[in-house]
Amino acid sequence: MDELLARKIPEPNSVGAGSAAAHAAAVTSDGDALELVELFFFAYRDFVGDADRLLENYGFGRAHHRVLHFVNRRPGLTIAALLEILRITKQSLNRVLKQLLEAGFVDARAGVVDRRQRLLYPTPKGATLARDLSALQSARFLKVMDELPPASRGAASEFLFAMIDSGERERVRAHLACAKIAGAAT
Amino acid sequence: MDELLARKIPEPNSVGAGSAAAHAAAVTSDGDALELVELFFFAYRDFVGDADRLLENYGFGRAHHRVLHFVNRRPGLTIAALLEILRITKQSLNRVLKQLLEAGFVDARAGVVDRRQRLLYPTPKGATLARDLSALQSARFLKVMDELPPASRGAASEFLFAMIDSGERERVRAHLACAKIAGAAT
DNA sequence: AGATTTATGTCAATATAGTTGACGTAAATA
DNA sequence: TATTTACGTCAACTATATTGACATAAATCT
Repeated sequence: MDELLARKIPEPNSVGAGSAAAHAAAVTSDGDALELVELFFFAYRDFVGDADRLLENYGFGRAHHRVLHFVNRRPGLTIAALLEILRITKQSLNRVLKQLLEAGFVDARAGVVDRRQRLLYPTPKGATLARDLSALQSARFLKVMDELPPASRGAASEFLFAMIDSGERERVRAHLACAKIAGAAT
Repeated sequence: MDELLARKIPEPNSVGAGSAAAHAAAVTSDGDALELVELFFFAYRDFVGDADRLLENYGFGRAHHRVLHFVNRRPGLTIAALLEILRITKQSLNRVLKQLLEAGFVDARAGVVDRRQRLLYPTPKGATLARDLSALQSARFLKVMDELPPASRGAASEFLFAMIDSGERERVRAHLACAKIAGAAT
């Protein structure tokens, strides 16, 4: 750990990532792209770390988190839609979903229009946990927005959206629209 | 999958993520933070997906990728420094590192100043694979920068850096500085 | 010089999260 | 009626991580 800190540290009081802030206007060089790759790695690691610690108290892992999150965001979600979002197999989903159902964090009702479907809803307990988890992660974003110069704030969602495969963006946009409608009904 | 696309889709030709672009100036509401959480999830999923597909050809996984990446970025890295970066146990590292050593992608030499240390270097083959993998991920960033309005480009690294735990930022900054020095020597 | 600490390796058992493949069932649909 | 669809389930396997215990050689302290 000392080894990692032993070299010269540029701009120690700046918020920018080393040299990246210096060329803010033109992030196009190979070295800069490599830095972004690593920053993305570290940022994501810390981002999920918050939730991981809370989940430990419930004996749940990241897989449970993802399921609970999307069920809470889109109450009435079907198994098929959930599989589409998570991009895992039904066998893999089934294991964690079963645990969430048995532990009373998620509820499944037969579809009204198509009774083969199982519509997934968070229970009150599930909604509470989902909100606590989201609060942790939202808090990180809100703090970041606070630290960032106002001009950079709006860029975050544009940036993240642009990072998504272009073929996936419509789907993601549709998901966000669904979640927004569901959220408005609350 | 149709289910996901069945609802109304706002601003279908915009690059912005649904409503997020509209309030670009003030991303502070709960709903917006939730959208960022999900965008981060989807963006990271696609980001690592590129490399995953290439790694399959070599019988390697993400764990190998991370090791190879950091060894290539910081040739001469010690085991301890690598463990610090990856935040995994030595047992876990050892398994994938052994495979990389045996397959001839990484080389370990005894430290000169401290002969207990094993200094890790990429072999030519390892450096090539590392470069191919980085090229994929860098390409995504470069494409993103191209799609984004110029004013938003510099914000990406600031944003990602701010997303890192504040207690980790010094370490990350130091790592980037080390990598930069190593890169300059190339 | 001898004792201790450090850097690393290794064996073993376990957990989590994913996979493929095969098969079953009830409900919708052609 | 036949077929397809939405979902569940059993089984075996892989990848990646964990904890705990123990081993070794080199550096360092006293």
